[in-house]
Amino acid sequence: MSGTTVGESLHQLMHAYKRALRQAYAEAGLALTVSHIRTLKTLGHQAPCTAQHIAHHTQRDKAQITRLLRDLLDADIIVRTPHPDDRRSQMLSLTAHGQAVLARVDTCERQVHARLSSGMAPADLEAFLRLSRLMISNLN
Amino acid sequence: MSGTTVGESLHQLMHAYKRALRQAYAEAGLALTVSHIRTLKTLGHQAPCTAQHIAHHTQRDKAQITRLLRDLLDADIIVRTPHPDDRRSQMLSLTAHGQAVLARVDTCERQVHARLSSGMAPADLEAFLRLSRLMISNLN
DNA sequence: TTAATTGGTTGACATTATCAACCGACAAGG
DNA sequence: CCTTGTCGGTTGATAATGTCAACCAATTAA
Repeated sequence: MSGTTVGESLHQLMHAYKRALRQAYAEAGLALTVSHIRTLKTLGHQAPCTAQHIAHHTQRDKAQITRLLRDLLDADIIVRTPHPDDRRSQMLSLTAHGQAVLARVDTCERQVHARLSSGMAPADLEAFLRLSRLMISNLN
Repeated sequence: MSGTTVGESLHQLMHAYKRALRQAYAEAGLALTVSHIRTLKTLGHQAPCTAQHIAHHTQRDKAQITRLLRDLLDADIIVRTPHPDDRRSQMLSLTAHGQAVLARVDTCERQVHARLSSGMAPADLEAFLRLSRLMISNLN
């Protein structure tokens, strides 16, 4: 495992991380995919905002965002209200149920995060974040 | 972009990284997916080895490995030779063509890697790798 | 007022991951 | 030997995720 490159490490870390998330969500009885929850979390931080905004913030295809949002709407987790100034656009926000789900999600994530970062100093985590952001911006 | 968590950063970094790879492969005229190439690269380092070994090394499902290897076989990139001691098992290695493809792949990866790590000191890269490995083992 | 752009939706498809069932070969205990 | 379990590999089915293009209605710019 020590001869791995940056690329291979990234693949494996992502894989392990997503599996840990899925597992934690399943154990908590949350019937949502990682993508759905990622969208929900973004909305939790950014609401009220538009679909466009979420697509941009998470750097994902707007088509996919549309579909994810439809599921969240169907599950009564979010609501749409018309944008006051632009009839094309719709403001998204969480329902009370959505807030509750998000709270449970946060608990899961904290657990996973604790596991992920065990044995790491806060400075290490900060360094990791800094380097990640640098690489992201290098690639964009 | 600065209020992102570890999770969100990982998602974005992975996304950007894979897109950069895909783009580089496409520009170099390599008609292979990231998964295929990841398999090929592993084989480049580990050959001769078995499918099992690749699955374990990359931490992926052996079913998927089977399918990826089939494509690489069809493309005359790898060959199978029977394992001397175990008739269930097959040793995998690169063909001459495979070696050539791998060389082109390496060129692409070096470019992407250079872009990814621009502005990063070698110590930064090393730190990133170390932390990544730590997190991977924390999650496994 | 026309033309270009934008927010959002839909369809089609490729890539990647997951899980279970299965086959032939092997290994160990009786 | 047998039988039972395990192992390497294959196949099928399906879910999750990503990508791309076409499209509509609303908006903005020329």
